[in-house]
Amino acid sequence: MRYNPMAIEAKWRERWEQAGVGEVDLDAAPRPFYNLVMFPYPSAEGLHIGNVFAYTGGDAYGRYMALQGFDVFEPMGFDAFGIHSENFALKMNVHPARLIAQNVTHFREQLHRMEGRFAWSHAVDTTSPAYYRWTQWVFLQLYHRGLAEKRMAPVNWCPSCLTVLANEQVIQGACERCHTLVVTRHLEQWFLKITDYADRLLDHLDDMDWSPAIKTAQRNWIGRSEGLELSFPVVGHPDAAVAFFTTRPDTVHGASFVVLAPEHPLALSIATAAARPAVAAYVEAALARRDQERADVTRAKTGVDTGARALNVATGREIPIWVADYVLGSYGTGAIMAVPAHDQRDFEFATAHGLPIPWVVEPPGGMPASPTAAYSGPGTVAHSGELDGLSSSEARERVMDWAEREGHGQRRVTYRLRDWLISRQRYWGPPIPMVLCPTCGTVPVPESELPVMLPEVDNFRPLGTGESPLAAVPEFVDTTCPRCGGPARRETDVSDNFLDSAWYYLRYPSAEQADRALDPERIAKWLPVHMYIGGHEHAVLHLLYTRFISMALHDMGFLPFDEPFRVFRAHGTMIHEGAKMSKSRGNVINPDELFDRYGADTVRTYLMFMGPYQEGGDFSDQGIQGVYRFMHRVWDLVDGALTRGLGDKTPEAAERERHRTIAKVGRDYAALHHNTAVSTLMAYVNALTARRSEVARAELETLVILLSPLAPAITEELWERLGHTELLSQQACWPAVDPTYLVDDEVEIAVQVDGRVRDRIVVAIDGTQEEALAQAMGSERVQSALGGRQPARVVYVPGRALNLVAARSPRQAANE
RNA sequence: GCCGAAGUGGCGGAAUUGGCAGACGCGCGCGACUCAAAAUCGCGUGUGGCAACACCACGUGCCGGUUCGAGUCCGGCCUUCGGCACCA
Repeated sequence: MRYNPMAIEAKWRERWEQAGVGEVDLDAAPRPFYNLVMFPYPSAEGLHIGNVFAYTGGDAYGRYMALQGFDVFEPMGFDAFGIHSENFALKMNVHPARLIAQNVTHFREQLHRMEGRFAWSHAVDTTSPAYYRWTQWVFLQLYHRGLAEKRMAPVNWCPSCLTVLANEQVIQGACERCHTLVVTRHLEQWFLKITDYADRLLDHLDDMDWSPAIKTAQRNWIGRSEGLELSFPVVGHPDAAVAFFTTRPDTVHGASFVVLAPEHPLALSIATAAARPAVAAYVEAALARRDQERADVTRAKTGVDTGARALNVATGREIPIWVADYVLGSYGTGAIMAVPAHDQRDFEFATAHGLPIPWVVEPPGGMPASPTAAYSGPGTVAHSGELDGLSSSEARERVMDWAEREGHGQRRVTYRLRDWLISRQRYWGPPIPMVLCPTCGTVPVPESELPVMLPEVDNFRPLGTGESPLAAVPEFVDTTCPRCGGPARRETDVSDNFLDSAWYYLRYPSAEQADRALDPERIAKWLPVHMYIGGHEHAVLHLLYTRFISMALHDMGFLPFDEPFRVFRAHGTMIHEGAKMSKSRGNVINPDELFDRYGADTVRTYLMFMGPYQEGGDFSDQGIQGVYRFMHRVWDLVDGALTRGLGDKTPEAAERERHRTIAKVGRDYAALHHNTAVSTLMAYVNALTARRSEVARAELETLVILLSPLAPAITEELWERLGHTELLSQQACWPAVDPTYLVDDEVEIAVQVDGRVRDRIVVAIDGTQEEALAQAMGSERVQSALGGRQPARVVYVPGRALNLVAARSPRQAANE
């Protein structure tokens, strides 16, 4: 019979569904293993080849763990709220709820088609009230804990999406969704206080088993720095002082001016009457400037002198106070002491505005004659009174001690990380469950009244006024205060899409329970997640928020752990024709066509065979024929053996190879090295095919089981044909490895003369150097390479190599 | 500019702790089958020296080092990709 992937895959998709393959009894399972892959945003285009790549890798791992005897829980869901979905709905002019329902249906079909072993009975959809009720519940818990607060803030506003964005959603000054340049607006917004957890989020990274690149990205994003917060009094303003943060207290004697950010509250109030108009004009212009422009490092450093002076408490000298927009209002205190000799930015500013550049740290190589740039490395302190001669690090401590003793400042840690802004002036998200009462102020909606339903409205277009479209829906807005019963307004903003996904993995195990967010017993049994797989692009967004939410819920007593994922592995990105796949580029690969032509087994195996899973790569269908041929060979091998009759005797060498293959393929799956698992299986099939008339049952069954994580349907079919009535994907076990087969009695080793391979000999694995040497000396090739010389030195590495050194090495020659 | 990852045949990529570079596959060439083609099967395929074999030399981005021995370790560069970017 000929291999027919369409018929086989259709047959087994149905059988698996009937048998509930992938479903787990969450309460009874003895060996829980939570295998998680990042859930998709169900776009209208459907699953693309990159999703199939990502999910196949995770699924093959899950299937391998199931064969190892674990009860693998591999849930799937849909991250369907958010601006992305809404923008598409706006473009199509169809209500997002309807579009999303269609997309989800399509995604489910494709996820079935790709043979994912998913626990569908626990699927979640973040747009379902049964889910977002609990998203709102999470928000309320954070609020009660003091981790959610509303405050005025300068925020990133996208003029195209007509909403605010979190810092993490602004890429190089532009909106990550639509690439429109972001502008600054002042609005009252809800924040989640992730900065309270900055230290913990950072410290845990050291011990976490996560892809190193992700850990580095998170460290950089949190951006912890230690230093001194110091104050300089403002001359002539007895009540005013400028506080600033510095990581280089050792350079304080070199602070020759102070710079305030345009947002700084003192900027206008301390300016002299003469300077005030110029300062006011500068501040206004700077604040109106787009962030993109302001963030441009190559731009000339502009600024204006306030005419006011500050007292450098270290030198006792009065120094000018400037306002300049290269100082950020949102970091530290929004002001700096400028040390132009030792900070490149200050150097450029001082040069441009003719300010003095006093050197106070001498580089190890001595002072440059005519410096053209700042020196920011460590060195020896100079021109700094009693600090002279100290190293930078000694002086640093000295100055901090002194500042604290004298009351000029204190040691402080600052972070680059900002609080998480979650308000969105949009329609397609969960309403933030708060009520604004003229009498009681901001009042949380009682948990018993959740969910605050997102109303069905005709016009879901953003208003662009700084308010959500919900503000135009009186039935939604007008409510009563839960506290005093008087008339009140609902909060009309919805929450950030990332809040939906920051806790979805907690919901899966309890997904079917309507009366509570989390089932504590299942949480205790199944979490933290054993393996989490997802893309690099979520290194600092989703993955950091998720960790924060876990820590907060842990601190409130809802979770027995505070890190959600024991192991995280980033899969690579699939590109095509050298570029990220996108509709506009027209380089999107549709998996459906490949499924139709080759079947899902071939597509899955080929995607994994293309290269290392954790690196991704350029998709090309160049080699898929090779994998398709491989599937045929597997089929023909088993089919042929069943037709002809199985062999009953397996040669020793074949048995050796079988055990070796089991061990190697198992190691590969466990390490997500799926590409080398495929190669090894191909080599095994080649070996079995070479002796196809005599292959035994154990050999074929080994092959079938080992291949099943990648190609579930063909292997299930062959398993059945081999006479099994139970399902391979539900009942089968990974074959045992007998370690005695992994070591050979004899091994072929290389014989080198002066480090170059001249011959190969077969020696006993536990043989001595003398035996090996004797055998090697008997080789003509070795003798000819030696050319009559005797080996001066012999290096024998058992099982690997024998090196006969006849020539003097260059070093020996040099020593003589 | 800073951080991270990676540079191996025509191509995708293999290679325990430093120990036979190029597994496996694609492509290509030759052959078998066929009226012919496709499919399939067999053989070959790093580069150079040779028409070919034997054999020899060279060969893992570049330069240098450590070592009996380096794709792998160390120092210095170059290139590509990804992330961050006036964070004091």
